[in-house]
Amino acid sequence: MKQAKVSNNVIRRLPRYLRKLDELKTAGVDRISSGELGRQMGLTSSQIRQDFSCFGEFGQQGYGYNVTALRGEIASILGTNRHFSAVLVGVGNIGRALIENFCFEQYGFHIVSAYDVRPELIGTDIGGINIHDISELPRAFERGPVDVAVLSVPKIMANRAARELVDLGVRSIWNFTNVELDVGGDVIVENIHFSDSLLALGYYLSESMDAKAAAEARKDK
Amino acid sequence: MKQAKVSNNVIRRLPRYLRKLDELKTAGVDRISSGELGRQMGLTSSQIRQDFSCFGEFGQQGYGYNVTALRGEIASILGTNRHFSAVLVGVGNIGRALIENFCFEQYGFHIVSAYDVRPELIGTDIGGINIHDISELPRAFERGPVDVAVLSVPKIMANRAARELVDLGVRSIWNFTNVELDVGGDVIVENIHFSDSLLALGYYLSESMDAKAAAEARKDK
DNA sequence: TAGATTGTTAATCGATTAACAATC
DNA sequence: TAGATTGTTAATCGATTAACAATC
Repeated sequence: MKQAKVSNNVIRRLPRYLRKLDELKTAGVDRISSGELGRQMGLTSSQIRQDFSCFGEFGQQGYGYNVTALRGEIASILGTNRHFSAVLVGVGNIGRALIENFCFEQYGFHIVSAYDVRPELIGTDIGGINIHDISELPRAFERGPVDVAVLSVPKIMANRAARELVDLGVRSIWNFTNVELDVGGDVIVENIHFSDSLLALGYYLSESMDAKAAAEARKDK
Repeated sequence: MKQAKVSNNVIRRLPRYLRKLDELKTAGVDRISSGELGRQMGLTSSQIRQDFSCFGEFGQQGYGYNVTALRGEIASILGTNRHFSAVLVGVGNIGRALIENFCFEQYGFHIVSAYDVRPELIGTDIGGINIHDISELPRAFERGPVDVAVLSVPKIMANRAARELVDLGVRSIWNFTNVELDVGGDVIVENIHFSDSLLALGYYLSESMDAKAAAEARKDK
């Protein structure tokens, strides 16, 4: 089943579909048309049908889509039924927040171990995960490939840690450091850049406040 | 100075430019051409010139761009020299991580106060920010408009809290709840969806592993 | 069967890239 | 001045939307 290269835009919409379908399932809806789904998500029905058609034929003419079945297809496309191994590097506030609150398993990921440099943390247990000294990192790779490294170290250490992980053979990095990592093209990097997001918000806020001020000025004239 | 509607893609690239220019400045570079900047960022020089031209003329023919000046222009476009007021709702791990480690001031944002429901937190101080009971939230709006609410409450409370904030007149929400908020179109919502990001990573990982497996299979044949 | 809705092909729209005159 | 590089216009490419035959 050869599949043409799927655009990034489509891939980024898949998690939203998954979320929406979960919501519909919870609400007891078991069937939905592309039209109704589009209305609820602010997309056109065309776009939704185009998106799904990248991966197969999940609907039925005259009926629409079965919510549960469609949910399963998308979950499977996203790899949630696989088992990805992960290590977490940097057990600061963010690292701890992820270990304690984020449901990795739900998405097919399993945190094997966590690493930090601070002596007071080594050997302790957070959310059932053992914290090791960073020097132990190579041992995580002895048992087999590591699919993801969750990187939540301070900015200053970001690229050094990333390079070490890449040298050890990590397949991908989920990057929380707010730093642009420069690693070889073979490693997948997925960024969560808080600062980029807040800066974008700053732009939208400025824009909206300027627009309002301009409207005020016009009215007063 | 009327400015045509700037596309989202452009806006999302601005923080990356800012980051890169800071890096160049630190490295002592004080002048750069669109060609060199493109090489370093993986963009075409055309795109870079097109992006900047949405906002004005920041370069000089035959010379390129002055790093410091350009950095200043972009920072100003993003509103970092403004003063946005913010409240933080939900002082869990993520909320605390943001208060303690994230440099809001650097981006023009100032956290005024934080709110939670847990009695043991009320009245305490985290990173210089006082934690109030959530019932005190309306008082934050008495002193003047609140530009941003950082929303980091548990999923189950997300929409209720969002609606209250909107009713109180908040201008925007920086949403960390992993929930799609349904608020009126008048409020700006900027999402940090960890789960969407990890699911996308799962897709890319699956894709790359399938590709490798397929290559193996071809070789073995 | 008639109505609804899919999957897909064609048309449109927008974003990226290329080209080049202007000019530092 | 000559070389370099901008800002902008035109060309290309890709993504979204519209249309419609197929069919449940």
